Amino acid sequence: MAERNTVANSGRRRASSVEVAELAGVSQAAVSRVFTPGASVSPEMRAKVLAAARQLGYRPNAIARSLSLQSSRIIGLVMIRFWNPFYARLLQEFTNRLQTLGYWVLVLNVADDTPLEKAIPMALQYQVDGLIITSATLSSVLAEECARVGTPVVLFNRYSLESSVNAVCCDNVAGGRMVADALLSAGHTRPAYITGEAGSSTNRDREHGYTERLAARGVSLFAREAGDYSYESGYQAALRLFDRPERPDAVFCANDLMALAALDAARWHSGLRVPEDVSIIGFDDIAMAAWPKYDLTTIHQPVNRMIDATIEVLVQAIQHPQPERVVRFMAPTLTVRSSARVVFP
Amino acid sequence: MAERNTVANSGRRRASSVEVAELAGVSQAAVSRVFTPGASVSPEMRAKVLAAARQLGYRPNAIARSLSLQSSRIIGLVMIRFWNPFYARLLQEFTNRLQTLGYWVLVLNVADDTPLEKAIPMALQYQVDGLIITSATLSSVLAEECARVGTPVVLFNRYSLESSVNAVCCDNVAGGRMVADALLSAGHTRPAYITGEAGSSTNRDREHGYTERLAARGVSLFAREAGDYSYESGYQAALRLFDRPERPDAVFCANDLMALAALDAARWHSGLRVPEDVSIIGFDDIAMAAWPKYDLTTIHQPVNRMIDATIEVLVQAIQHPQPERVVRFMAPTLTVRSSARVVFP
DNA sequence: CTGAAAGCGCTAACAC
DNA sequence: GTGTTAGCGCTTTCAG
Repeated sequence: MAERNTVANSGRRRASSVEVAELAGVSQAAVSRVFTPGASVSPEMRAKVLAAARQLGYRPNAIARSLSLQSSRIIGLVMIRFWNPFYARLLQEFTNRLQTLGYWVLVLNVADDTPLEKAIPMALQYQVDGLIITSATLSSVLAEECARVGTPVVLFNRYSLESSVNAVCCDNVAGGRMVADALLSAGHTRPAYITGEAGSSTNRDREHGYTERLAARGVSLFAREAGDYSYESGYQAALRLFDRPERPDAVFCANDLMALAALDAARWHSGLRVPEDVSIIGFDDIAMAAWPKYDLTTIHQPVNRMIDATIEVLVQAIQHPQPERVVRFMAPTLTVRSSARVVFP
Repeated sequence: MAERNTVANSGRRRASSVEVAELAGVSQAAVSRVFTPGASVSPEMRAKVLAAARQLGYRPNAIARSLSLQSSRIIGLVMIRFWNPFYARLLQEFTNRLQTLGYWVLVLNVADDTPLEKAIPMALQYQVDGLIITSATLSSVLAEECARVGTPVVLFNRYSLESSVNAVCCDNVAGGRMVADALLSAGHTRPAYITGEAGSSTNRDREHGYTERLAARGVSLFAREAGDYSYESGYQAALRLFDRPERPDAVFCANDLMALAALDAARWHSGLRVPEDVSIIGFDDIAMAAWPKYDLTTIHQPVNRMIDATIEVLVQAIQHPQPERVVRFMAPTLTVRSSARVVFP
């Protein structure tokens, strides 16, 4: 404890602003100012300090700064389903754009052993400036906790029914409706659905929009099989659908990955022609949907705009805390390719 | 500055250990002890403190703790190519396993506007306890900087020729050799190669092992087309290969994504039968390689073991700093599926 | 423009 | 077992 920075351990320690100040023969505050963007320092002072800093390999300690400023410039990003290209892309875009805004991203992998109930408090302990949640929706308890400590939260692609938290999401219900309309107008009569993960709000809304519109036009859902958003589950669900005595003539899948699986199952396992024998439609418009061999008709989510909006809402909330919540729904569009016979107004 | 925690602003501020201590009528240190795993506190003390903490919604401030402990329990993960399933999986696994070890992951998206030269210093400023790098290799300047401040680094799937930094990687050269052997033994005579991103060490090593072994067995590379690891680039490269007057009878692709593209290009665009007309082999063994319609023969990287090793090396280095570097090469294996005619000893 | 000094919230000796 | 005290490295009034 006595020794501070002897030759022996100097190699392992980072130089602090105090040491730079000593070497430069100025006050520690001066060093701080030199490394603070808007501060006023004379050119000579700046030069002296920078020289000393360079010599010592000094870098400001962001942790100490965070403590002092009560702001970490770290955003917590709660993620799930990394294996899904849709989410992988989100991560890519979020980190990239936040970085250019000077924020850093702490990824919270929410899974069985780190549920949201544990991850959120941890993030709050790390004093994240804001939180983006792409997984489940926030319980009111958790939302309340974030609100209490003043940490803004934005839900991505889901919204909360029970608590007042910001959200930016694709209008999944409308997407489901569009599929129903496109399919019915093209004359399909036996529409099926392969679900996403049970209990997910995205799945609930897509299915709701789909079946509701089918019903409104006098057609009832012909068949429904459970999936969990993974390729494998989609493949199995599709097989169950195609092995029926009477087959559906259209299959709407809760996401693209399962739609690709259904396509493969139809062609490879069941020997069906797509879209002649069966139309297949997905949701997300991931990059793979455009691969020539798939050419999947799907509901396109305006991901870039959704991400921009999310960041905008978050940064806004960080800079100017407001009591009201913001919920933004963005309209999806139908990307017509060759995997389905559709007629779209 | 005078008011500390009036009713007016109490809603926005987090309770500190001092406040908890006051409410509980104990010292601030006592509060700290209650929230420190191994500390000795009497049951009554613990109860009193926890009650006060609950009442105030207190959570220890991890930033302050980090400053005090000189350890953030944050690991910096330098990533690229998020759209590549192989990398997406890495992210998933790394965050998951590090979280269970009590570490949190700060993702550094290395791209054009945030090159490694900028990202690493930033991470160091945030006092990360360690750094995992999955993108380019570290320049000696950067490696030196990390060493100076005592932050351990582990390169994932690349190793440094110029500086002494830890690394865990798949033996890419051996993988390339295995492909050459498997192909040649099955009688192929016109082996081609589709490259990964120019300048990447993974590509360099895979190609080197492949061509070197081909040459050793008296066969020279029949054709070589440039890709950049993306599906699109692989598709285009494959087309160029198949449009030649004389076609290759085997194509080794630097990664799976391009191999899948080559497969699609062969069947769909060029009307070739796989593997009768042309054998296609990839590298990575991503989940998609096992999809029934692709059924890609590929070099399997022992990803889980590589990740375990990486974390092991990193944690070891964090806990017991050592001067020597550790470099671990893990042997890949050939996963035989139906996209190539191979004979493997 | 510059320096002195008071925090930011927590940990860790060191006494008692 | 508990309280006191001295930092961790930085920012920011407040004087000068």
